[in-house]
Amino acid sequence: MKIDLDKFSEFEKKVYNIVKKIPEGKVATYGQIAKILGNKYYARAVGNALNKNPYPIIIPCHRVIKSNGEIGGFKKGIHEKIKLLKKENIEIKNNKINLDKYLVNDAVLKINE
DNA sequence: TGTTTGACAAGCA
DNA sequence: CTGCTTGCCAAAC
Repeated sequence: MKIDLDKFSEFEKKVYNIVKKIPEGKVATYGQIAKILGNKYYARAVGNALNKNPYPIIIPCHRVIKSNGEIGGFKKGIHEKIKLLKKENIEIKNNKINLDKYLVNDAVLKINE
């Protein structure tokens, strides 16, 4: 299924494109994505973009978490996000994820097609 | 057009 | 470890 990228701002397009590259069973942090966009301070803006995410399933925004390993938020509810993560065999202890294990490599997200 | 908002991050007490 | 403060940004008001 294709996404109408035209209806989004350039910034949002970039964010969605990167998030779509996060492989199953892996996660990325808002800050990590922000850096790839060029500046770590984009973190908040990234969260904002995902909050307005029109296709929460197509764009795996549940794989985007906070830099300290906490889950963060989710449009459809934090619980739903946790459920999706567990489905991908990602362990969650005390509402936290082991970044050393599940954090995706930056290089993977930088590849654009 | 100026201000507020928010799914963040890092530093400090 | 918990809680508060400051810095920054794109969008929505």
